[in-house]
Amino acid sequence: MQEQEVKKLTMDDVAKELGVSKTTVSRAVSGKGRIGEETRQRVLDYIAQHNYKPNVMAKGLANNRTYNIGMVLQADLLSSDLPFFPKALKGISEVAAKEEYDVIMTLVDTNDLSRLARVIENHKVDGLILMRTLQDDKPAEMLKKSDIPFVTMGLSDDPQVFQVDNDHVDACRELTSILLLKGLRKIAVVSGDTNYVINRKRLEGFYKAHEELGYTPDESLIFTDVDSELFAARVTDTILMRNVNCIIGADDLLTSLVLKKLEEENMMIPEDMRLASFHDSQLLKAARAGITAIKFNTEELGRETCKVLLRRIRGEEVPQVTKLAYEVAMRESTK
Amino acid sequence: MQEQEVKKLTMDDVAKELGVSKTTVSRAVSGKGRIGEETRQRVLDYIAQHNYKPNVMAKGLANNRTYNIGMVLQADLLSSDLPFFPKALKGISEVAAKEEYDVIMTLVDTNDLSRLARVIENHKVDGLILMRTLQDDKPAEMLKKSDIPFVTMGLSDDPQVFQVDNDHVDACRELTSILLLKGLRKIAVVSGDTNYVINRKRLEGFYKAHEELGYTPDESLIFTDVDSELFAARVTDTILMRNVNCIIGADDLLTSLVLKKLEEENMMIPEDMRLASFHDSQLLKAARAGITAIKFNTEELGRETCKVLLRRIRGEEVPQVTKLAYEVAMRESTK
DNA sequence: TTGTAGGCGTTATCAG
DNA sequence: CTGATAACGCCTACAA
Repeated sequence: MQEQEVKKLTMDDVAKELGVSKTTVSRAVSGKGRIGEETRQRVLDYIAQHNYKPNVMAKGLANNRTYNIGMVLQADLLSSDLPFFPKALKGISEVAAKEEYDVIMTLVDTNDLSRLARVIENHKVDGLILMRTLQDDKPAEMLKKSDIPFVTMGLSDDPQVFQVDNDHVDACRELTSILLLKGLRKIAVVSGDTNYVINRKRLEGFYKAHEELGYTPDESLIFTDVDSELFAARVTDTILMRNVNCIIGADDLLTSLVLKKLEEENMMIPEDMRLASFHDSQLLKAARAGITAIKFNTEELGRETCKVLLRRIRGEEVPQVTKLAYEVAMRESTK
Repeated sequence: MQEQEVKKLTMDDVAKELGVSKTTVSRAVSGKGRIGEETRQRVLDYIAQHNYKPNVMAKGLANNRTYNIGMVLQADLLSSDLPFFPKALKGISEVAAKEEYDVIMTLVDTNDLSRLARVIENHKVDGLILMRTLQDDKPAEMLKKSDIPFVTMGLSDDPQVFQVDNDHVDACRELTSILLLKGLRKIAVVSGDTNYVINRKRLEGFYKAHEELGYTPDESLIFTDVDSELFAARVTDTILMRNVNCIIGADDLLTSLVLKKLEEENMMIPEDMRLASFHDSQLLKAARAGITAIKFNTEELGRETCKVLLRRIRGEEVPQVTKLAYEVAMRESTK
């Protein structure tokens, strides 16, 4: 449409063109400081016409800001094919964009925090969001030592950590209660890496439900740290020999693996075995029976977490813990 | 371990402390320019001891660089639950980190490129990667007008666009050939949004295989722009009434939806219907029969794309098109 | 209300 | 081989 812009316009260019000083332009742009309404309009008009945009680098250098926030996640969360991360990103990005912030992704590994260290040392972000909390949370420890504000997506027992998450304890408690009240007493749990706080919280809810209703869970039916298809198949085998009524998969990936094994063994759901899961993603769409699952609005979680972080960056007061809701979707699989 | 660092060390601090000039320190750090070996070591030692890190903002301002690259993706790619994006990110992040680059995520929408526009105007990145190419590629058009180097993950017919991708035409051609040579002649295709070049390329390969072997595909068995579970179910119904031998799902999500419908109809795979897919992700893990699929190494794709982009940023020569390999995984579903 | 001048932390140029 | 000094583009006292 227009001629291509050969050179970026700077504040100085605008000032000279308009015969005013850079200060004046700066004030018009930022809205800070006193400035005549007429001049203000003149500057703003010119800027709009000529498409001037302040240089973020220079702005950042001057007031020590980057207008970036960081998202830190364990690389293995990416390998899992669980849609948690993309959904969360969507929510975060939405809120960040509204405040003119961009999102930098930083991957870490249990043994390698170097990329996170770099982001911090290089001042590449104004604040960080930690996706998922860990029992032994090295990234959080590292951040506590720096002066960069951060918020975790996932609960933490550390009172120094600002955290936002769905209430997984209560979610799993409610799900378990429902199952128990349906008369299902022999419930097996197939859960993942116990270093993730989330998996611990879910188990906590499982126990809590039993306690509240006066039942005693069978510890030998609780399988944790299941981390492969083979392991899941073996666990399912074991479960099948134990006269179990119902299986709770701690996430959709595990549930889908269990489901696969069940189908191989020609078990009918819900007739031969009840099944419940977390997250309700596409991973379970291929199942013939609808699978009962706890639904979390992960986009919403992303949005809320980002809001909390932005408030912290601005130095506003925020609650140390924010718990979000969940929803139980009952389907045929637990009929 | 150490006392907490109250204030960031600047180059000036280092210079003063060592009794040399900033220039000298700069040279020691960057390795550019002549400097005495002894001084160099002295500076480097001091820096290591006191953990000095150059300020990226200042560096960026001085040489007009951000040390960030951008990843642009359609928001709907995030909703799809396909693991394409996370895998690609992993590869990109790996290469970028090696070169001290960080990755900024930018989401766009067919009707809303504002976030991309902001990233460009604000100089937040030194280059961009476009995830997936579109038939009507607004983001690419926008970038061509700017002077920021960019590379697409996905092929494009635009000779001005630097592109990296697996050879989808050939992959689908090979898959189709194999199926045809197995004697399957009535093959249906269930494909997604034709605005994505990738879906067109796959169809292209499908036709090519028929042509090469002298068969004529049944156009009425080709369903494009299938974008919902309901639509997929309807299409599958139609296919079932048409005496079809085999269905090719254009991605794992569509295949899983087709599969679900097939199972609901009690169709046995491969006895009653053969099925083949693309990508081989966890989405199909729940299927009882292993599903034949084309496998792409998406992490590798991410790495290669990022390498090409970094070369472009450095102003090096790069091929305009880079095609990567694929692999056919034959499973029971097409026996 | 507006302008001047100095600073943010680096790199690059040009002397010495 | 090393050191002033001027950019880079914006912000902000402090002056006028």
